Amino acid sequence: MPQKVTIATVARQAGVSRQTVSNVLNAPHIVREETRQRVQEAITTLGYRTNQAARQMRTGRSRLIAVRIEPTRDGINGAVLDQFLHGLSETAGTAGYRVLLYTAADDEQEIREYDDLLGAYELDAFVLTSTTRGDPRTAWLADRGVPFVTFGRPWDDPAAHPWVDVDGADGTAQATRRLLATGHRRIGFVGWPTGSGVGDDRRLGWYHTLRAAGLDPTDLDRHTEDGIPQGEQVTRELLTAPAPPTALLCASDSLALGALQAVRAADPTIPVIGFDDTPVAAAVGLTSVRQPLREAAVRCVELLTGLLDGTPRPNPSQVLLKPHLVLRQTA
Amino acid sequence: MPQKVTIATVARQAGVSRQTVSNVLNAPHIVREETRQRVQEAITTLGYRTNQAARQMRTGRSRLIAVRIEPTRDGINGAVLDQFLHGLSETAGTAGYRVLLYTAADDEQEIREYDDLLGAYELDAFVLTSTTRGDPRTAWLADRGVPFVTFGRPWDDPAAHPWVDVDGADGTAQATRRLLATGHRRIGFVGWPTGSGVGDDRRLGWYHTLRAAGLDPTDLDRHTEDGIPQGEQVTRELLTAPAPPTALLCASDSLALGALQAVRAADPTIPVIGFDDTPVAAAVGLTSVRQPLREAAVRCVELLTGLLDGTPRPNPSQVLLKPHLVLRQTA
DNA sequence: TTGTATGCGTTATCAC
DNA sequence: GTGATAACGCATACAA
Repeated sequence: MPQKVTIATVARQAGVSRQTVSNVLNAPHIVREETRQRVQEAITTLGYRTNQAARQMRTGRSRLIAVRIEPTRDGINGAVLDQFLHGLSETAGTAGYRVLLYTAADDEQEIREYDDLLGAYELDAFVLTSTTRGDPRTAWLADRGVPFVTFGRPWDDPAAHPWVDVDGADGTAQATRRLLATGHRRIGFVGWPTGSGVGDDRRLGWYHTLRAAGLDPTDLDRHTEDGIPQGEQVTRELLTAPAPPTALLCASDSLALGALQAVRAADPTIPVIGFDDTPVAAAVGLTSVRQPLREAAVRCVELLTGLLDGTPRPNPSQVLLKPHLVLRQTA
Repeated sequence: MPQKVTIATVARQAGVSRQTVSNVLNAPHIVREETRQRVQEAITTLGYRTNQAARQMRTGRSRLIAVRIEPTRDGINGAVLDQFLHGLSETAGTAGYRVLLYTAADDEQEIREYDDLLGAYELDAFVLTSTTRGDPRTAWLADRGVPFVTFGRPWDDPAAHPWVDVDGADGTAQATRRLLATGHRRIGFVGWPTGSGVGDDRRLGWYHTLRAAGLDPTDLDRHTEDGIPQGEQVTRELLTAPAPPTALLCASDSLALGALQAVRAADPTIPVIGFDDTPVAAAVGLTSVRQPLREAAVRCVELLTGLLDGTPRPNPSQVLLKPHLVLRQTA
């Protein structure tokens, strides 16, 4: 068991004062090259590591980033968060930060967690996911000047704060173009009820692409809550309508899975495309739109470190990433 | 912006010394009830929170638990870790601990992370997942007396360290009994190659149950790497053998999904049961064995706090949980 | 029971 | 360019 090695140990070993060691670590440029090297050597031979707690006490910064881990909803989308978290943790690590997890059942509880995390651990920043219109959490954080980034746009005001998001409209546009290219003209959309920023965005990509192609898809637009049975139900209705679609685009893999079941019962040749490219999609051969989750995580960290370290922030503070279509058997 | 409220602020407000406040927090029993109440009141009205960094500096303990987030393998099993993480974070929170994430590509890198985490952040404990035979990580931690718990048994020596695990053999036994009860006698097993503790365990539950029923299933046992195509391939072989099985049990949902495809092509009435009850299983209606992940997480935290706080440790330090069969369309 | 003094490892301020 | 000194907020040994 090696003795605890502090800055004093290093100083003694290198024959300098503690402050000089500190300078080597925090402001290398103001220290003479020769001295710097000697200190560096001592640091590595002794295996010195700066004690975060002590540093934090002095600087008031913990080098910790908090992110909420959600209670796996319908399970299908759980893997999305998983990949994002992994990317976040890895990228943060290389930037000298660590990721702390927290849980909360609702917004109010989450805000109480912010308070606690900030008060007790002096967290440096937060990463929020699943943002909604008029999100109380972003307001709370902004009020207090706490640095944060959201994965998901603030739909009410795009410039409200730094964010990273994936261009859902572009994703559905890609999917729609693919279906158009394979000869389809009546392309249905199974989406969420109006009002959710994400859902509206995805619907718009489909709508605008068809309009631009001179088509009016209004009668092929459907709204339902997320879920496999819901997707199946709505699709069945769509397929038994007077003028049914010849292809389907869905706002999520869950809906697409349901659609797939309805389609198989009616006409298995009808293509179906989902959204999110969850493991389930890969497993059943569902063509789907994939979000660049890893890159999203990387950009979140970039934005955050920009805010925290004052490094020339990667302007702009809003990052919109393009998804891409993963072709499989169903389209 | 409220001024920083320290133990001194509270002491002044309550008209006592700082020490008394500290006592109220760390040893309430030695303080007079009346005083205690007055101090408590001051604490709540001021919104005092003990500064973790300062406490850590003094006690050498961070109240932080580290857990590795893995790079979503084939994706299907990602949701498993997800649920476990959520449970872990939540339970740890109520016990006054927080969960810190870290990543590592291999064992060697992971051990280097331990070193760093311990040196810089003075982590209190680790939760390891995906343990293997002769795991170098557990050896490293044990050597240094670092508290840790594994989710997964140490297959070489069950008493080596505290662990929580799910009884895989019991899971496959339940599944096998179910198939026996519905009249099947030739029940095939699609499992992993021999040598992995988890895989062998799951196979054994199937084998022993059939033996106990007076059957010899040796010719229906297959070994292959995990994956959907592998499952399909092996199942196809199994079904075209001279005496094919009338039902199938698989070591994972991935394998089961592959098996399902082979079965559908041959004889759709053949039941298939998977393992892990991943979201994919729920989506496609696959009967599967579910692990109590939430409870596993809770028990991990219990074991850990027992180690850390010296609370009467929930003897024994080894916890084996029972999974249960989730019946769906495929069996 | 309560108060006083001290140190944990760092960094910031200021002399040298 | 380098070194001494103070302070961050808390917990503990010890004295009152």
